[in-house]
Amino acid sequence: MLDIRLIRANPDRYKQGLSRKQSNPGLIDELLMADDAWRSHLVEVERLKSVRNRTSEEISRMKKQGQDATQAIAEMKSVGEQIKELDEQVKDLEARVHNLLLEIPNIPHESVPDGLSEEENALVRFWGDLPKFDFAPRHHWEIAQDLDIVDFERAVKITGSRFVLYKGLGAKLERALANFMLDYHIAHHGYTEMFPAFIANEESLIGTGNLPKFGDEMFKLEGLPYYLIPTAEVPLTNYHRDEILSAAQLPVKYAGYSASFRSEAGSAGKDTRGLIRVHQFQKVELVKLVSPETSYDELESLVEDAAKILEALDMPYRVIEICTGDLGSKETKKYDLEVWLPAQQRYREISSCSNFEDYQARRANLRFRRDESAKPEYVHTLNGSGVAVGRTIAAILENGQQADGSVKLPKALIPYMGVETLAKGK
RNA sequence: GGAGUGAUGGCCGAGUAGGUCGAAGGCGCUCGCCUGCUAAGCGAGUAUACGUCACAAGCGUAUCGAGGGUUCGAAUCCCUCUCACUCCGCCA
Repeated sequence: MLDIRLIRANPDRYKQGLSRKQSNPGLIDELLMADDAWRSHLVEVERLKSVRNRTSEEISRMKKQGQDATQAIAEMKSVGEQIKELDEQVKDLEARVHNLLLEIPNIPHESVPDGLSEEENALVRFWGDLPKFDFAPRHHWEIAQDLDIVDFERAVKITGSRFVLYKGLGAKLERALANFMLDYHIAHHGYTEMFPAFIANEESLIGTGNLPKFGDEMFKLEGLPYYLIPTAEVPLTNYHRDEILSAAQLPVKYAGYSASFRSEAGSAGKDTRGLIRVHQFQKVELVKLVSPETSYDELESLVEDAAKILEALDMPYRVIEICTGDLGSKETKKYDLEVWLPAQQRYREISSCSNFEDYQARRANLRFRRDESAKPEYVHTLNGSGVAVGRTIAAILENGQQADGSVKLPKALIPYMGVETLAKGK
């Protein structure tokens, strides 16, 4: 949610921001019109209420003195009716303004490169050497099936398409990666481990910006105002919703492992095989609440925190900066980490790190005080995957595959796995 | 699932025959005074949001879980809902 006062003061800045993002700048005019109407109605109804308050006091006084107040009471009755009518209009207009504010996207930071689509995302850097194979590298789903560590068919039987079931060392690998990533962030990056519920209520989803616009991207629980979380960003960011933190607490840094549920509406036909795009996947999510002036530095370090996982696993990756046209609705600036998948001969997103500035904080009423007597200010929120476990498994299988069909595991995982390779029949 | 109790300001806690109640009192906090130090004591102050406006002062409006109703007027009366807690049942 943007700051209505700032929009009033400088509408053009916001229109330009929305235009850069390939979003509709007309929303700003729509908002300002509704806001204008709301304010003028509010002034009028408050004037009437003021009259009523004063007269009611007067009536009280008259009655105590035994005077006749019939006339004043009659007058106030009609004023009361006017107030009731106007109040309703004010309420409607207010809701309209509020709803528009909830739907208007965040605007890009000035440093974000302009661009129309993902084609124009900017390459920041590469890391690692691409593996060389003296055979045609196979896709991760082929390797996984061959090793019998992921069962795609039976997962479909049990649930449906785009669900997977990890088995044997595959299941252990999933668990090992979660432990490894959490241990790493806690030991080296100063995050506090969190394990949230995988279901969140509507307030929380509004807080992070998933509602009201993106309800169809989530699974809703029938008959309940609850959703399966699309990411642990939701519970971790909402953890301090409606709270005022002290400056000394900042930056707050949480690392949470959870399942993430995506309806994948609109992605029919894309990545229909393997582990890349499924309805439920696990990841470790990093969330930071920081003071505003530090948020862009914190974004850089967030990217580094996520990248260190891939480096520790020796997975080649690149960092790209998302251009204005490819930015999501909520973020002001975003970097993606993309891991190399040899069979596809391309990099695939494995982490997405964003700064939201106060867009989520305003929705979630998430504030801090610089000192005891200072007025509360909104924090800036950031989050990034650190990283997605399923896609990491895909990367490990493809990058570590050997000619004999086995997979060499990254050194860092060996203590967690108890074996050095994944081989048939184990 | 059944039965019950409750929801007031940062915290505790008054306040129901509706009328200066934004709300007593206490604690906490801030500033000042006093005081070998500390503690105690004394004095003053201490909610938030929105609108108007210069995001100043001032003024106005709203807020006693939420929403609605009755009334000239509601923390106080009526209705609906939510949440918390307790006991019972069930259960990992």
